[in-house]
Amino acid sequence: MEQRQSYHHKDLRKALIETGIELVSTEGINAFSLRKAAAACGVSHAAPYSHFQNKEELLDAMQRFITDRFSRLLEDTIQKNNNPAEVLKDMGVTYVSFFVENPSYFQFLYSQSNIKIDLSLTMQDNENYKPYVIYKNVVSRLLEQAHYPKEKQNDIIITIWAFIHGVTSLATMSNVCYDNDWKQKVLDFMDAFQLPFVNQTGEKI
Amino acid sequence: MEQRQSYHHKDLRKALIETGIELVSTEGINAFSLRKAAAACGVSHAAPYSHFQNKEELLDAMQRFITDRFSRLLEDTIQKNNNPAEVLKDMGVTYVSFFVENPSYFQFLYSQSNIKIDLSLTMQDNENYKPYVIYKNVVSRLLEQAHYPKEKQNDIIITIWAFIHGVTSLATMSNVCYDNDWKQKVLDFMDAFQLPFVNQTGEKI
DNA sequence: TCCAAAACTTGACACTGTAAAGATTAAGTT
DNA sequence: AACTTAATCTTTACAGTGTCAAGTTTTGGA
Repeated sequence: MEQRQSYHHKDLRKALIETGIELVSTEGINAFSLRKAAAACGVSHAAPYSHFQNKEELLDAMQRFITDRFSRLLEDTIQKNNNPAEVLKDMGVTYVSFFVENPSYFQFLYSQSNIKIDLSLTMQDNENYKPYVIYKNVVSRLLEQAHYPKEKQNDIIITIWAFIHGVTSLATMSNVCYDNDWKQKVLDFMDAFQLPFVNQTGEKI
Repeated sequence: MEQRQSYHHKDLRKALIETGIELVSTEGINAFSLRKAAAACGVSHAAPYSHFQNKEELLDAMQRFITDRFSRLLEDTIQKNNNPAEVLKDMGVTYVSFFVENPSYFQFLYSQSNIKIDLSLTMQDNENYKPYVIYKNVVSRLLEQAHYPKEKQNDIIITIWAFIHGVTSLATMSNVCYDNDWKQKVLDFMDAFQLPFVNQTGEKI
């Protein structure tokens, strides 16, 4: 498709990742192919093999690219808000919004992927799915401040994560109709699920 | 693969559906192909086209097959239990269990599928995803008995469904580690999410 | 008995991922 | 500046895929 003057495409690796993501978000994961991505970069069908061992490796790189963008969004959300009760709600909204705005990313990230998510108590932050680590650290701090029982902390963390994940899953399925706002649903849940959060001055809210 | 004596395979349609599901559950959705399914039924590669217009139609039929089995499980769960508070918990456990026991079904049903789920207030029961209809009717009845505010009913129904769906999604991802029991997580949630359910005699529980 | 419809086979086509072998270029060494 | 080497890209090839068209076999009525 695209023309190029030099024999060497300056940064084919990056171009393939971005073109690939573009393909996935416009036509869906099933329409994605190595050859289409190569053609869209104006390069022969075997050129990607100079940068990726196989199709899966390109898909992995695309996932990492999206995950990084997602992680940055979550970190921005935290930085913009230091009210403990609000920050959790905002993260939930950010989570849902990101995937609602890019519906094909959800399926792409969570069902065809090699991302590792460790929810166990003994998890190590390194090597784990970064968005989860970011989220977990925020909620852990909140629970700690509220003197929430240590042995119940991980359960509540997973419960909220599972709910947000579930809402997002439903919200991004093209064949699910719902006449209200998904973001509002997240906020309602946070309220209903009476969390023992405290504000900066130490009082419960 | 399989031999057959007569030119006509007695019930190729059904055989393709069952073989297909077998293929999906052992090798995953990506390893599934029309030609493999045909070969496994001992039939030429184009034979499926006598029963299905294309690959998608066979996949649809496979989904319907699984959905029916899932619906029957949910209905059994309801029938075996008429304690209002318990039946909801049991349905949640049935939901998670079904997909944990058949991990590839979850992705197959919810991310590559044509099933329509209508969560809106104005939904019609017919033509809608049957497991959701079954679930919704049970919870509706419970909320009605508890005189739960009408305008909030649909929200709570979706919230619980989203949570169960989210837990199942995480539980069926092969790359998610969690050192506790997913079924227990569902039960914990139901308790924490103080639902205004009543037993048969009318008192809250 | 015969005939039309249904079920299945064969052969072909375009598209896919991937491997091997060759061509072109960039970058460094002498 | 010339040469070498490694990186990048192309070409060619092959097996597997979904799908179609045309032909073959069987079934089930008229």
